[in-house]
Amino acid sequence: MEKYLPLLERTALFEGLARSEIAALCRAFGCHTAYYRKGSVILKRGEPAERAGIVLSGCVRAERNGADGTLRVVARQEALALFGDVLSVSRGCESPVDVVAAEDTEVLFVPLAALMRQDAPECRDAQARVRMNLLGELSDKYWALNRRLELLRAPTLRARLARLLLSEREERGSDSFTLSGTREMLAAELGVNRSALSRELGRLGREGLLTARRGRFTLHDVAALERLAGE
Amino acid sequence: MEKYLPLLERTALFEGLARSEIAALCRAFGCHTAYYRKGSVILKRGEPAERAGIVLSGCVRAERNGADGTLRVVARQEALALFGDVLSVSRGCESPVDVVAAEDTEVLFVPLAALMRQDAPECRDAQARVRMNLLGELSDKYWALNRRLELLRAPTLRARLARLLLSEREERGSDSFTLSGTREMLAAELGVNRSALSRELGRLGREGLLTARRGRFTLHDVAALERLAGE
DNA sequence: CTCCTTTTGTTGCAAATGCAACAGATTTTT
DNA sequence: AAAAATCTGTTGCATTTGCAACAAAAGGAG
Repeated sequence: MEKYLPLLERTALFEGLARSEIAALCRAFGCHTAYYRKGSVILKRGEPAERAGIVLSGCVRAERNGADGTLRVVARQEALALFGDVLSVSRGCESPVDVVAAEDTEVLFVPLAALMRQDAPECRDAQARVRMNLLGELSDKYWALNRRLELLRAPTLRARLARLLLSEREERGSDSFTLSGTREMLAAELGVNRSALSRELGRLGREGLLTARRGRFTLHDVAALERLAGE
Repeated sequence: MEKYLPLLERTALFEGLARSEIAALCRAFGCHTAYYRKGSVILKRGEPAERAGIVLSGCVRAERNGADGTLRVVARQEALALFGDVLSVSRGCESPVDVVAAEDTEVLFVPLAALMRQDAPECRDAQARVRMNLLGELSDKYWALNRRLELLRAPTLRARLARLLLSEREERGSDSFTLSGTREMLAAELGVNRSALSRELGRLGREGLLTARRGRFTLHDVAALERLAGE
């Protein structure tokens, strides 16, 4: 436990707390670590989660297997990430996904609901801070979802692409940036067909709005892209 | 203020609290009411919100006006609804929408961040309860967003429609139900063209999967619809 | 009841996109 | 370096969907 304090210090949930405070909180609320071998199931679909988890090492994957047996990876959380938080503060809500260890993984479980409800008099300040951190984390996840929704709401592939590129531009603060991941993944994020995406990128290139070579994107005509993105 | 206690008792935020507790909390944290004439702006786009609001009477509308001047109504909140909650717990996030009074409206402002951070020793239990309520509310909004995302993620109009109808069926607990709102609104919710929606409904009807007459929907072949919905 | 407005279904057509197959480029493995 | 695997762009074709125009149905106002 102790050896993870430097790590925990840097997580969103415990940000701004002294190591001693983190340790005290964990003691007061009975956090505990667990080790999972690659492939083992951490949280089963359909079960409620009364604990959230922090990935200490390794990597965790949220997946959903359709009736036809095909697997769909919904999300991926690496070290320092918090998972199961939304779920564990929901009233009687079941997990819509399986959470599986993508590699050998260590997890710290945190009983969030208790942390929000009960007062531990010996670490009141720390608790208040964690509460705010959790809220911030939840709202971040909300806005992230909202952003993806805005993307998918766009009526056409061009518009979706424009929105994604513009929001990326804003985030990076430059008209030129590199997107990690393959075209296939980018297409998935936009919810469109890969080859259709390539086609559209080709067109936009020919029209002089941007240059896209593999992962490298350069926007030449931001105004036009904004027009495409709509509102 | 006092006269609203019966109302507040029934809001999601104050659910489970005695009237006296609500009153004490409001006093401790300086909640206050405000009155807005129809059409006046309650929260401007681009401003941060440090207070959330509860609609006491009337109705509130979140809207967004694109560069081209077209208005888009994002959401509508009637009496008892909480708005600005996600925003007010976000760290330094600006409102993406204008919030406008859709009718003459009374609002109770609640400084949520303070409520989560500071302790009011005289109403500790009530505060703990409100914290849990807020978390529940936030996660509800998260899941609602998630549900809409699942809808829009479906590759085809048929699939989207199937998902919507099936989730409605599950919620109502019956194969037959009425959807409020016009076809136009339904189409907007699915993010598709109205006439395309009507066409698809016609097809599904001819194939014997369902009957749709104006607002009334009856599902005849749930298994087939589930196949259409995919995963 | 009649006129008028709104909502809904229908259809032809054009644009957008998914799909599949293939070739060139890039990366990885042997 | 050669071979194999992966990624990317391109294109033809079929399907889906948006769009616009219209007609029928429903609902409201006088």
